[in-house]
Amino acid sequence: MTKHKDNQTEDQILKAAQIIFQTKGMDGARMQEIADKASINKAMLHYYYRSKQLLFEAVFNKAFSLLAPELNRILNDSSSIEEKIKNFTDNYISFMIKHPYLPGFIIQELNRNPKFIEKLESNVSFPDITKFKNQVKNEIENGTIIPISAEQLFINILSLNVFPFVASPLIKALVNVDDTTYQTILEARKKDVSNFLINAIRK
Amino acid sequence: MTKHKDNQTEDQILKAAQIIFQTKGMDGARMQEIADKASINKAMLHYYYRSKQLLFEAVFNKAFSLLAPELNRILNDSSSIEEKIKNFTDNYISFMIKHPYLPGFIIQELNRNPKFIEKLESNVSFPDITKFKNQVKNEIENGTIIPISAEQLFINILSLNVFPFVASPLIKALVNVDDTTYQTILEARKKDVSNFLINAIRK
DNA sequence: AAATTTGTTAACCAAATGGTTAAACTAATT
DNA sequence: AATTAGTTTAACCATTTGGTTAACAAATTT
Repeated sequence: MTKHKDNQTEDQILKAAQIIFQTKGMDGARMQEIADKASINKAMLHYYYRSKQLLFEAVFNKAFSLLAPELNRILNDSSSIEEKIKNFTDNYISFMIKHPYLPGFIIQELNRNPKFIEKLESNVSFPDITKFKNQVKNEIENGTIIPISAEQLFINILSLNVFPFVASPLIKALVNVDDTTYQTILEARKKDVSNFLINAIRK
Repeated sequence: MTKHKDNQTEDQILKAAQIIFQTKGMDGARMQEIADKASINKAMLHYYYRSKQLLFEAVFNKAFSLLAPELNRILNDSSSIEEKIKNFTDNYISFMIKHPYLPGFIIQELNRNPKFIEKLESNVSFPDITKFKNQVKNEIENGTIIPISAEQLFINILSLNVFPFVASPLIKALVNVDDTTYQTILEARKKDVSNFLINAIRK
């Protein structure tokens, strides 16, 4: 039908770019290295994505739209705070074990270029914590959980879930464990973190 | 006495390099930009520090040796876990409000080059959590705190304290607050985080 | 099957970048 | 005043790097 070959080249490029950008960042990534990893000529990168910047944005947006909707889904479903914490923790840690470079990549690049945030915020599926805030308020009134600022609770949930992936080399060194042991620790956090959180807010 | 001028040039360079490296990272930093910020000729960078790599290492080591000893001090003093949490949280959040780029810089660069860790570990003041681990074990036996893995607790403490600085642009966007409000939130965390932690582990 | 469009490559280019050099400058020592 | 050693600068250099070009190959259309 179309004159395009199947878009396998484009995909190869995107996959290679993902790996390189996510491990080395925008500044550390080299177009030649991406081309090599994709086993194609460097000119193809520009043929399909015009510039390093645009290729980077394709990778970044794909990464973000992988993380955001699920966060949004959990924030806006009808379950209790306790259920939300369990779901979020289990889901997100599982997800990040599969994609360990994603959160660090996103955070690093947002630090580097805060303007990116504005683009993201206008995105349809950008997470919205309004419902979560109301819920916290209600559960505090009902006496289900202790009084706590919804924002602080949200930051705490995020911190406990994400930081161990963002800072893994540092934590590994501080806790003095090898890779395999650290994997076990992360695995255990699927349950440990939600228990910890629930313990912290339950009356 | 000597023919050396006072070492103010060297200091100017290091200060400028700190700012540039900590905001842009090793890969994003430009020697010319550092020279400009230090108001000196680019050749001086090499005269005093030989190479970008060595200048970077000077900055990195200084940054790390600013963070590490205090962590080590708190880990090894004689106070209870609860006291440690209070001290650590208050101290570290205060410190990071003054140096908001430090933790992200260190984490990012350790991710970029995991070999750095080995150098750091052999450093005299590299934090050691042995005593902390024993203490947790004892307090669990005494029934002061709930059963919890010392490693997980340590990771939780670190996450809650450090992540809000590492990921500030992301969190600001998610929680939907401006800079000033975020500062207030961070300020409040000096107390909030230790209350949260203590609540989570107290029987 | 001729013409046209799309996909791919090797060679090339200009700008940026880390690093060097040789000369000039400064200030203390002889 | 001359010497000497450390400091600073402008100009320069080689390499890297993102990006382009022109020719070629492979589909698609007519």
